[in-house]
Amino acid sequence: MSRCFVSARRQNVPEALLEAIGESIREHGASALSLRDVARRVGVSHAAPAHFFKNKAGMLSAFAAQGFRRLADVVEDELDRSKAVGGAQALASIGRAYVRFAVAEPSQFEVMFRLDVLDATSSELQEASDRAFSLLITTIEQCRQEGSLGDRDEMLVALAAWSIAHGLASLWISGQLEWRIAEANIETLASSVSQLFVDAVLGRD
Amino acid sequence: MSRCFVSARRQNVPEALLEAIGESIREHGASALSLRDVARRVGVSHAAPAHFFKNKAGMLSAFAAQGFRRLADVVEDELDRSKAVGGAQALASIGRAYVRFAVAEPSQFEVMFRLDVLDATSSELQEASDRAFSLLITTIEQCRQEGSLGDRDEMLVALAAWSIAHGLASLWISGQLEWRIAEANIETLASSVSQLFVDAVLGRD
DNA sequence: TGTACATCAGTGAACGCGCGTTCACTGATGTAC
DNA sequence: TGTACATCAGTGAACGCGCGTTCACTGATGTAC
Repeated sequence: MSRCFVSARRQNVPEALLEAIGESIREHGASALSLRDVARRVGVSHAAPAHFFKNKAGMLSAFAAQGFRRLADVVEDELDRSKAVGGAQALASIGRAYVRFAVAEPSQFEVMFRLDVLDATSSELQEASDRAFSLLITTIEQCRQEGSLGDRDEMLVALAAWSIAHGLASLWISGQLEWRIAEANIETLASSVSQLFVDAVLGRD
Repeated sequence: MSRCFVSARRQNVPEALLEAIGESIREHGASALSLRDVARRVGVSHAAPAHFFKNKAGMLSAFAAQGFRRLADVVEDELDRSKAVGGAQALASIGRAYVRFAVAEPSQFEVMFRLDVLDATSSELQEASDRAFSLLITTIEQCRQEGSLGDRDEMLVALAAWSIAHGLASLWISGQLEWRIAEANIETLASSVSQLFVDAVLGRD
């Protein structure tokens, strides 16, 4: 019996494993995640994940890195779409895209920021998160060049922008908002909060 | 041999167990937390935690509820101290206190927002988090009465304020900031970000 | 002052389980000659 | 066209372990009479 043939029909195994991590976390929570369950979902022996990712931390780091790459992709798309409208609106777009990604892939988003479970030395992970971060920095730089930053410190604005989007996404995912905020549509909330921030910090229009 | 006598000398056992949770998470991460390790730290049988908290989720919920109570205490103290200076500065104080609490007790802060590991039906937990949330709402209400809110929606400002403080705290704890932001003193960052937010959203002074 | 009883904090043994890692292996595929 | 060899994806059995929960129990304390 050829297992290789079966898995060739299925698809790239490491890729399928990463996909299964999301499923597993969605069903049983991040703290219950196990190599064996992930392997089971893909229909592969429980030793397979370690074969490709070295160990559990390695697998989760690959998953987190993929998350940062996806986040960067989503943000880039959004930036392309709002290229013409200036830095301030581009910043609002990033906020919206950030929250949209987090809410669409809460399991991945969660793992991306749980360093206790990751291999902190993974260069794949660092590169991926750097790429995402640099998109924010570039946009703030654009704001500065357009003069909408006033005398504010660039890094501080970047940090505030990241914080507000990250906080909104985290609070939503943790379930703290649904029963506290009447308008419980996260897309709308993300738009409103991003716009509030940009209007207030960078000046209206 | 009287175990009861020993533990009477030590102190209230449930309290000691809650304390030990923080220690354990600090050392091994939240995902490695076990009832048995917590019991070991207190010097009590591994069945003791279940005796007091029913099960693991119950124990963590009690820990999270304690966290919300502590957070509310810290925020209340800060509000008392800045009572005279008006709603805007009170709001900045809340932000600083929120981040200070989160950074001082990262293990507890983390558990407070990991609902996948908590007993969501715990009324102790809900009451504690409601109390903390209401402090924010009251302060925003004060801002509205002082007219510093302009035509902004109260709930939206509350959400934005919570998000920015929560995001900053989470990003710091996750280790994303230390090597990205040159000024890596979290107290200073929290002050600057809070002040930026309040100045921008509520108008300078 | 003494006895009987209820309460309850905490024990410790037992359960069955799923876990991560290791390792020698199989068998398919591609390449060199 | 055929053979020999290296590579590597994936297996499956075995390991030792720590876990959460259950349960009958002990023994100290407080209360009622």
